[in-house]
Amino acid sequence: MRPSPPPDPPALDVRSELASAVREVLAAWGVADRVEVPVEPSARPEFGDLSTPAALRCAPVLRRAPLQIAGELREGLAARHLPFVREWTVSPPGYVNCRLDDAVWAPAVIGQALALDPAVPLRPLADPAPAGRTLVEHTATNPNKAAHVGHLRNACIGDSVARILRRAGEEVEVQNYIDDTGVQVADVAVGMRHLGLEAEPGEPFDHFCSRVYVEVGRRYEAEPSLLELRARTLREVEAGGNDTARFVKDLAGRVVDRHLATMGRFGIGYDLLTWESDIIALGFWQRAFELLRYSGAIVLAAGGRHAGCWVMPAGGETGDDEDAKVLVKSDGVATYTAKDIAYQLWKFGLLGRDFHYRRWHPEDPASPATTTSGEGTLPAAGFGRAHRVINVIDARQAYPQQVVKQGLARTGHPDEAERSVHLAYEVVALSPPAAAALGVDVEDGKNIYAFSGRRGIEVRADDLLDRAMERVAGKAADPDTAARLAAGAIRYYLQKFSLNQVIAFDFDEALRVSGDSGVYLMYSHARAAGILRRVAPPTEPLRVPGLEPVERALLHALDGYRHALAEAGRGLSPSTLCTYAFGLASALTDFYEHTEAIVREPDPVRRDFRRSLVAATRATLADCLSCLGMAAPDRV
RNA sequence: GCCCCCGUAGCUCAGUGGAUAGAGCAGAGGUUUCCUAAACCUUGUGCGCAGGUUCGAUUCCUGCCGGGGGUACCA
Repeated sequence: MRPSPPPDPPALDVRSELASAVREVLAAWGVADRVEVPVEPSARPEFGDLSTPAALRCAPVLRRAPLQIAGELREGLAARHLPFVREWTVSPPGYVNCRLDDAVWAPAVIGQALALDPAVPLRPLADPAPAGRTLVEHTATNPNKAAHVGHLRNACIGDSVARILRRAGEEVEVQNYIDDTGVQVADVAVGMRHLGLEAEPGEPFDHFCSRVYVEVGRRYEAEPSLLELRARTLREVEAGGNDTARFVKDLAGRVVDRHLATMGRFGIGYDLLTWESDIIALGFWQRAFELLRYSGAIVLAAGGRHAGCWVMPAGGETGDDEDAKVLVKSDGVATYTAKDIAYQLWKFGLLGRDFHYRRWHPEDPASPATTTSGEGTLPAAGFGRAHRVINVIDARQAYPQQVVKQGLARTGHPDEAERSVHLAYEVVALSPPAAAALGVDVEDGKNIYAFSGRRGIEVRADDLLDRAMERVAGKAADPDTAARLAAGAIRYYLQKFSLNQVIAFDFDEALRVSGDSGVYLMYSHARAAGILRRVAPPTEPLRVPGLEPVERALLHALDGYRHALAEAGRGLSPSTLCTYAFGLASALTDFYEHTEAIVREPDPVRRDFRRSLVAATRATLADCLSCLGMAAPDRV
């Protein structure tokens, strides 16, 4: 007869339950709606397992001493007889702490981790369900050159934000916007058609384009008359229906294919490719122009430096304004920002028009991506129509993004403007050693050196990944594992900084395989998986032995997962989850290093408990890594 | 000039209106008959400066200093 599996432990989110209990006491005091009630792991084990500073927060409202309030809060909580709490204490300056009943708490935490299911949304019990669809735009790399690590930071942030929100149960649609009618792609077209540059044998197309882009920049400086070629190219692209427009569209498409391949190596993909040329061809801008014009959001500047341009006044007033943003140039051509307003209106379903759609590579079943099109073959698939829009765009574009948001507000959609988020992140620049390695003169002693695609000063995403693969190849089990470790290492490096921190890119840091690195996280997962391979799973319901401090710490780390995920989602902050993941991996390592090997554990209760603890950690780490777009390998 | 971001240990960065501010790296020393050493242990008088709000400020406000970015008929 086969042993029956252990029964499911009770679903119990201890922190949320505790927060509810505190809130109830505060409600009885009539202050619940005026005080935030955080419940957090105790700062030090001697205080207890969980603590709340609720009494401290009440002090200003109740105008009484925090410690006294804490005593009354403790009484109120103790009277509720929560089954998972063994003891309540108060400590200065006014914390209320509790010690949990391990026999109830530990199985609940482990049970929840083992029950993690990607198909079941994960969020704290107290958090409300999401309101509607969220549209995330990210990557949006100009299709005229190879993607560098700055573009990769954008894509990693956007992809992880999408993953984090999806994990919490939100409906998320990811779009990659292709600026195929801009100056940058026009420059490369000029280079290819008029300067006679040729790709080298075996050179990837986007790398070739990068080279052309640099060379064209040099030629413009030497022969300013060439700039007329650029202007003519732009006009023809804007008009459409001519050889130049077709040439540029084809050029952009081939570069986009390279970008998709590069991002694919990092596990990054898109639901929809949106093309600026389609926004033009389908009259999106004309429609947006009407909306803006008739709502008075834009005006035709009669004089001043913007004479003859349609502008959005900076202050919201009409009339000439030197700080106004030009949306239609005096030659009648719409600026990038203007088309972005049209796109943004469409994203919320406010434009009254839609794209056509088709498969991006209809001949390739393995490539299911959808693209907008001027003359599509797919039925309208319900893209856009978002409740919330998140645009992942670097911080330098804060001003034009503000104009886009104003475009919504001033056409009568203040709520949508409110739900239109510019997720700004600071740029990736070069640390002095990295800059020197790329041939930049660093004699001036600056802290950071800017990338410059125009001058060829950049670190290409593909090249960095290749280097990372070389770095791990010697120790990795096989090439596939090496590729996953390398991609994960780079993703972690680009995600772990908070968004408003400039990354001074450094090769040693990006390729690090030890310490606070992606490789360490993936290695920790593999280590847990290795233990699970060597120890038979339990056959009895979980029983809890006396807990070691490292076990208690690991349980707390596990218990924090859904809260870390929720916080990362609220703050649209992958770095928050990175910090959590490193803490969890470190807690596992601490447990691993400071307890006896489970394979040799003679006591079946303790062996089963510890194996379950490792299994719970492996499951949580895997879930967390997946939200960060990183692999969770069973072996490295 | 105006606006935004940053300033925490030698370096790179977390962090929070509260309980003794944490990691990684670099340096020094140590750990392997033991589930993966891509690991662990030991070693540290740091919140730019000055005011203000507060019972309590590294966290919030103001001013200053230093660094980066924006302020295009580029994106």
